[in-house]
Parts: sequence; C-alpha cells; structure tokens
Amino acid sequence: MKDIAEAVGISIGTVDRIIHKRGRYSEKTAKLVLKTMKDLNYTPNIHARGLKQTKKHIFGVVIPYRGQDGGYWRLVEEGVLKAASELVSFGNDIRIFPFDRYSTSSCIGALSDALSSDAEGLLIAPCRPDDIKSILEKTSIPFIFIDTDIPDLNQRSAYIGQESRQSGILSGKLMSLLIGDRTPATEDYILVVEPPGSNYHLFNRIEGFRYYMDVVMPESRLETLKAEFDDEDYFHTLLKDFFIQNSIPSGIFSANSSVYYIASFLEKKGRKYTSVPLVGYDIIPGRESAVEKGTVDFVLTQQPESQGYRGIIMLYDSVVLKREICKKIIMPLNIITRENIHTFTGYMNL
Amino acid sequence: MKDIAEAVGISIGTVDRIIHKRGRYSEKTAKLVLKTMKDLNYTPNIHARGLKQTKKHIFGVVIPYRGQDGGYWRLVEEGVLKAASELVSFGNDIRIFPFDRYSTSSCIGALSDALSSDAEGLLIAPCRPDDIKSILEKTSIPFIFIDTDIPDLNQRSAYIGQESRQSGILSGKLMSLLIGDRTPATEDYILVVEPPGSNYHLFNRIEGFRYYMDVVMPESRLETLKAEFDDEDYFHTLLKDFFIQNSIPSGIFSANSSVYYIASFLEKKGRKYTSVPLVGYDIIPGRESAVEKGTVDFVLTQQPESQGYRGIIMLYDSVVLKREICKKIIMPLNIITRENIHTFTGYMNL
DNA sequence: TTCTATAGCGTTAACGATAACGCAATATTA
DNA sequence: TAATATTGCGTTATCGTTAACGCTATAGAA
Repeated sequence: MKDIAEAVGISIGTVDRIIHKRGRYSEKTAKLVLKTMKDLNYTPNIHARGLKQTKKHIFGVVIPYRGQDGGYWRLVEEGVLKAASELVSFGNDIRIFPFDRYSTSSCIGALSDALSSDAEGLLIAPCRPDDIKSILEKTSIPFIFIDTDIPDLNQRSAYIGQESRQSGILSGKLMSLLIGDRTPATEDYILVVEPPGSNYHLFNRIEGFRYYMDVVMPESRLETLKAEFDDEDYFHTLLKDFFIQNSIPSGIFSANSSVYYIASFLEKKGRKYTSVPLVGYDIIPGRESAVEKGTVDFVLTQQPESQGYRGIIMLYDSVVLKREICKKIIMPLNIITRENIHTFTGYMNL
Repeated sequence: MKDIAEAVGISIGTVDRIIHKRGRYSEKTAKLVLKTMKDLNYTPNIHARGLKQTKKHIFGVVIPYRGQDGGYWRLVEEGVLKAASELVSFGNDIRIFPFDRYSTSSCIGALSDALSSDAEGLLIAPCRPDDIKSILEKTSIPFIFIDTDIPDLNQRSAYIGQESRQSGILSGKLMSLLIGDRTPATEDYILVVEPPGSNYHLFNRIEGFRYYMDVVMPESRLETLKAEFDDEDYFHTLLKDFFIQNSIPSGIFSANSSVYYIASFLEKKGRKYTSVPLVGYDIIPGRESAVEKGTVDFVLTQQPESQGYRGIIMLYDSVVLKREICKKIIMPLNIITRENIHTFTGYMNL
C-alpha cells in the first residue's frame, strides 16, 4: 500500500479508503490507484489485516451427540475440531452444542442455546427439520446446514451434504454387479433393511436403491425389514427372527451404518451368510474389519470429517472474510471396498 | 504475551526469549512463564508472527508439462496453484519448472534450474528417477516427491502418491464384477492395454491387475496390447488393426488415461463394442462423457489436484513452520463410475 | 582494586493494514 | 454574507510478535 501511495503521489490512508470503498476520495484518484494496484500486482497482506482485525469471532455448531448414528457424528465433530484448531490461532472460538437426534426438546434446546450465545454464525445439522424450521425463520444470524438440507428455507447461507437418492442408485448398481445378471429363481429376493429414524437421507437412499433395482433388475423382488432401534443386539434379534421364517437373500442393502450390525450378525452365522452381498453406508472407526474381511462388500461414504471441516471454513469465509460462498456443496460419493478401505481410514480428506 | 509478562512481573521481551529459547533468562522465570502460559492458555497470534516474519519463502515445483499424460499434470498444477494462491498472500512465492517427461535433457534441465533458483524447497515428480537420482543425492535443499517415489532415496522429506499395485488389484476386482462369474468360453479373453512410457506406476497397476485375475479368475485369459505413443489417432489405428485379427474381448483394462482413447474408438464402432466392460484411470476434463455414457465402466483416480495442493502445503509446513510432516501420504483410491462422477468433477477435494 | 564478561532483564522500532481524527478547500444552505 | 456541510486528502496510533539494542548487577580475571 505504501508503494502504491508513493507511486500515485498520495497517502496510504487514501489508498486504504479506495480499496475498501469507504468514500472520501475522488473518482480520478481511485482509478489511478486501482490501475497502480494491478501494475504492482498488490495482494493484501492477510497477516497485517488479521492483526488489525482484533474482533474475536465466535461460531456455534449444532449437531447430534458424538455417539449417535454409530459414531458418525464423532467424525463430523473431528472435522469441526480440526478446522477450529486452525482458526483459534487466528483469534476465533468455536462452540459445540450437541443434541439428541431422537428428542425434540433436546434439539430445540441446543439450537436455542446456540442462538442465544454470542456466536456470529452457526453450523447446523437439521436432522429434525420440523423442530427447528420455525425457529430459524425468525433468526437473523447466518447459518449453514450440514448433512441434511431444508431446501425451502432459503435463508440458509449454504448447504454441505450428499445426494442421497443418487447414492441409493449407486448402491443399486453395486448390488446388481455383486449379484450378477443371471435370471433369479422364484424364491430369490433382496433384503432392504430400513434403519430407525425417519430422516430424509434414509428415505432417499432407499428410494434410489429401489428405483435402480426396478429399472435394471425388474425381475428382482425386494423385501423390506424395518428396524426400530439403533442397537446392535436389537438388530441381531431382529435378523434372527427374520431368517427363521425366510430363506437366505441374494443380497442385503442397509441405508446407513447399521450395515455393521448386520455384518456382525452374518459373521456369527458363518460362511453361508457372510458370502451374501452386503452393501451399506459409512466407515465407522473400529468397524473397518467387516469391510476388510469382505463381509460388507461395499460401503458408500461422503466424508463426514470433511463436511465438518469445510462447514466451519465456509462459515468463516462467509462471515469474517465476507467472501461469496457456494450455496450448495455436494460431497464426493466414495465407493469403499476391501481393496481400498485402508486408503481412506486415517487420512483426513479435507 | 503482555498478559503473561504482567502476571509474572517481567517484560514481554523476556517472555519472547523464553518462548523461543533464545537464552538470556533464568530457569526460574522460564518455569514461571511456561506455567503462566498454560494457565492463561496462550496461543500465539499467527498474524502478528507472520507480519513480523518478513522473509519471503520461495518454493519450486518440478513436474511434467501440463498437457502430458492426457492432461493429468494440468490437474496437479491446478492444485499447486490453488495452494500457491493461499500462500502468496502470506508473502511467499511458488515457481513451476515444467519438463518433458519423455526427455532426459528436459528433465535434468528443469531440475537444475529449480535447484539453482533461490527456492528453499522443491516439490518434484520423479517420473524419470534414473535421470535425477544422482543430482538429488548431492543437494542440500529439502524436497518432497509427488506421484512417484524413489524409496531408497531417504533424503526426501516426504512422498505423496498412490498405491499403484493395489489400485491394479482393485481394477481387477471391478473387472471381475463387470464380467460376472460365469465360466468363460474358450475364445473369451480380457484385453490389457499397456500404455506407452515405462513408469513404475503403469507397471505396478498392470501387475496388480494380473495378480487379481490370476487369483480370482484363474480360468480367464489375458491378452496384452502394447501402445507406443500417447496419441488418440494412434490408439484408434492400433485397436482397429487388433480387432481385425481378434474377437471382441470380455473386458478391456487400460492402466492410465488412455482409457479415453479406447472409449472413443469403441464409441465409433457402436453398441456391440461400447458394451464391453472397460476399466481405466483418471478423470480428464472434457472426457467425462465417456464415463457418463457408460462406455467407460469404472475409472480409478487418486485426486491429482489434491496431491499438488497437499504437496505445497506440506512443503510449507515442513520448511517454514518446521512441523514434523508425515513421510508418506497415500492418497485415497477413488472408484468413479457413471453414477458418481458428477460429484467429483468441479469439486476440488483438498 | 579495576577491568571485562555475561547473565538477566527492559525498551523499542519495526512488520502492513486499518480507521479514527484532523484539516483545508470547496459547496450548499440559511 | 455567514454558517454549515461535504469533499478529498494526510497523519497517526494500534493490533501482537520479534529481535536488536541497552542497561544493570554480579562473577571472574587482571
């Protein structure tokens, strides 16, 4: 800025006013300054800028408890914390307001706490859209959605998430490859396990899966098994009862990380069961072995750590740096199987 | 630091000396200061630090020309430039020294230029290991390898790349799923196209593919077709001649982005050819349609942009921030197909 | 004893950007 | 015409950290 000022023959104060369009300068000097800026290819020193900007920025994160959804949210939190550790040294602060995704009061409580905190922006997982929509419509503080979107709430600054229906379609493709294209016998069927919780991701994934199977393997028969609780023992009992009355399916699809509950059940039953094609979602720390052994043939994942990380960075970019941010970020849809799972664990793909 | 100084009853100069272990202080005060630092949980303001640290850091990047390997290196360069744009505002500079990956003199020339420049660290793609190994053994400037490793050159600060053999194994798995597990007829065979250039990635990928096919489909027969030039027209002629003498294969595997040359050939020949399972490597801008249409069934990719980006960031972390960096970063092995390719293009997965 | 060395500390000018403040000169209004 | 407002600019303190420099008190050497 000093160089520019000297080149134009004015003071750095004026240059600053022109750069930030704070008025108190003539159009003539402005043009000259802008030209000189380009000629000297001036780039602001963000250190000096950040140093002067003493204001502490506080952000809030409203997501389900770490342990819920089989540890899925722990991964999101890890990404958030990673971003936080980078931003705190810039003099910022990030606070997490966790809630129980199966409880309206907990969800509303966490959101209210976050809103009444002095956070300047929120990263929210609207797992319970109906609970929070009306609250968010009234607030003025900017927020970004993660994981789930509420598309008609156009107040949101951005959404980071997944194409759930498309991922269901991809699951269908993988399943059909695993099963092969021989004509099925009459008693053949594919088992679709519907996990508990009515969230629109689960719904869309299953819908996408059904769609693909209808189109590509119209002769295949889908059988649905509804689960009521997100609990390993419960799943084992459920499946045990189911297989008393039903034959072994040609394939099993589970729309979330409960695929690992299914895997542990199959492993208990032995080789005849583990060889059944099994497709599901998410890499859960400590559960990789089910994929490594091949009990789970494919899982799809959309990098929860990365979603958390990017959510915070986008919030910062939007609120602090006032950059235009993309309204919708769709995470890459990763296909994980025995041969590549080790390249995904431990590597935080930011 | 001021707060710490006041709390302990000394000046910030002493606090600074203690933090940086520059001597001229008593052990007693040092202990007190370190304790107070923790109590007040002091985190250095990196803006102030960066502002004071006026030294300009320069890094060099030695990679093949943008257009080579079907535009692969353009993607690496994009990641490098993305990282560069983040770092230049911190007062750094990044210079690219491109070379012709099929020319010894070009390769050596680029490396020499980079070494004799005032770069403090280099990011090098050692595509031609024999050309540069002896030069690098003599240098004292730190460097990171990208894409290809020279494992016995333990002078390197780190390596960012891929598990090429494992990716070949994965290709084999996908191929076997596509073909299905029916017993092949005697004239059935799988075509392995060996792209030009003898680099160890290509070799390992093919080796991994062969290994998997040998183990899982021992009854399958592999037929090799060697290509001499990285040119679309050349590939078309090569394939045309090949198919005059040979029947349509049950599957085609190509160990790099020349898969798109094969795809365009198959598309010219019509449906009977495009329906042949085709597995290859890399997403090349402008070539996505071959995957979208399903002519190419699967490609594997290891995020070249991300490799470039992370390479620069690691160089900076290592040289400037003096952080311990991981000696070996293996990139996630992504499986790309018709149903998920759109989630990978345009999204820079850093 | 006097001189020198050094341990241990304080002081201060940068780094570049920011924005409050001040001050002319000119324009607008009463 | 006088009073006030606005335009267009310069000046300067500040952010937190760094490191050169300077100072004092004591230890050791002459």
